[in-house]
Amino acid sequence: MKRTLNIDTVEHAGEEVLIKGWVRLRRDHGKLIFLDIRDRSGILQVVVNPQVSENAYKLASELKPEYVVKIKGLVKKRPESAVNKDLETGIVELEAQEVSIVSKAKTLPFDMGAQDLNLELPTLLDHRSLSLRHPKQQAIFEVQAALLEGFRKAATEIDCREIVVPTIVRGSTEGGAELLEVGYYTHKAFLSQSPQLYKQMMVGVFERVWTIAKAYRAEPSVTTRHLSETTQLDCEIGFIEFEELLDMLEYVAFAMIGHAEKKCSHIISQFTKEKVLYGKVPRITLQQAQEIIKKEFGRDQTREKDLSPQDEVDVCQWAKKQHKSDFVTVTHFPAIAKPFYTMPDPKNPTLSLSYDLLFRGVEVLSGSQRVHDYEMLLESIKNRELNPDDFRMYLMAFEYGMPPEGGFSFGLERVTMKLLKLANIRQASLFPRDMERIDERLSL
RNA sequence: GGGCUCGUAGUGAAGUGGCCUAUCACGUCUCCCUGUCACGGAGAAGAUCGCCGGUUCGAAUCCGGUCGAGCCCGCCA
Repeated sequence: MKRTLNIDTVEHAGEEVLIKGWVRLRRDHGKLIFLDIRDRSGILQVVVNPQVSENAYKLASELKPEYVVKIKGLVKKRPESAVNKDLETGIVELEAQEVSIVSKAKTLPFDMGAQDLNLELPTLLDHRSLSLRHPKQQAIFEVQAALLEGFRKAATEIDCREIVVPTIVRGSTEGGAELLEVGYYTHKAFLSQSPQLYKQMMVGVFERVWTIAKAYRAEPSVTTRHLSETTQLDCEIGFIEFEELLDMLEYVAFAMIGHAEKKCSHIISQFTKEKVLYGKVPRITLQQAQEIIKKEFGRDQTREKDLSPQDEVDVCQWAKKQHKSDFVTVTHFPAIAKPFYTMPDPKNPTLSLSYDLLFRGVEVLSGSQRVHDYEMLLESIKNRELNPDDFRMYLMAFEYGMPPEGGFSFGLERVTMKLLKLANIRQASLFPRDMERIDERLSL
């Protein structure tokens, strides 16, 4: 007999079906047992009555949470009074005729049957392969999948070509963040901090490219918004100027987040009742942002060369109030604070044609107009005391003709975190890596 | 790297000098239960209160150290 998914039983009232899944809960009423069975489509209630099948009843009374089972039975419409409207399958239930145990499970280390898992972060992560089975944990990654889908769609719509880039690199690409070292045969290599240089080279090939890439950063920081391994959603576009880049990134951000919000509205509302505000995104320079902070929040940050976490929160609060927007684009960061490939502002070369997109108080994207002139790029590398020889392959792309270009990069986990208002970025990564954890705690 | 806070059954919490022979909820085990849906009821087991040392007549509680965790700051394409 062919398997029917839980959600599809709704269409098969009055018919015999076979379902397969995990036991979420058993409610044992003595002479009547209710089972909640979970499969990839959702949860279905199974009723086991000894008067229907003595054998099924005997097996059902042995079932424990997370046992894998096959159950054959009759789909019955529930009486009006027994309908559960919190369950997608709540208008039907399965009357069990045959129950078989496919796989047993150990006693669970915590209660998986509750609406919320209610675990401390280390406990949640120590049991990741189990805790992810909880519907609310699964939900986070259903939203994340929708974000990825939305990004792919949007990147394709703006005519970018998908590429895949290496993550093993020879050296520091940009200075700044600490590199993770790997043994490479008899040599030393590093894990890439960013797909940046490769996607830029590919602008010389395809004009417009996008990639979803892993990035590795050995920052000695343990915070709620940093991971050692992150997922970046990148676009890089040729024949483009600064203002168009801003249009482009806001378009992709709206399309991506909008897609996820539309597709997963039901899930997202379990995490937060607040809808994303898509007002016209205010575009302000760093200097303007700092003036706003001084004026509206009374903190003088005007001498800083970047926004602090609190600054990001404040600017977003301002944008929400003044512009009904959950987003703010902050531009023109000091050139010195940005990597060598960032185009200085022709009107004021101490500033750069760079931008960050803030979403609900956190930087979720950064990017810039790039230096596309070979001589200028060489100069910029030297000015930062980097060795041009380390960038030969990269520089070659610019020696042989590169159009004006620029791009941007989203942090997938950060977007997921802010869309669902999660407290810690680790909840937005299936298997988060940080300074103290690779699956298991490194200190153990 | 700096600061603040925390570490109590499997899980999540209460208790912050003697009333602690450590409380509660969920989970686990036993029994009862034919309409529950985070079922209900009765009972049971499960904790050398992270670890080491100190103060005290007396420490889960105070102090020092240590290990671990969380948050904030710094750092951060």
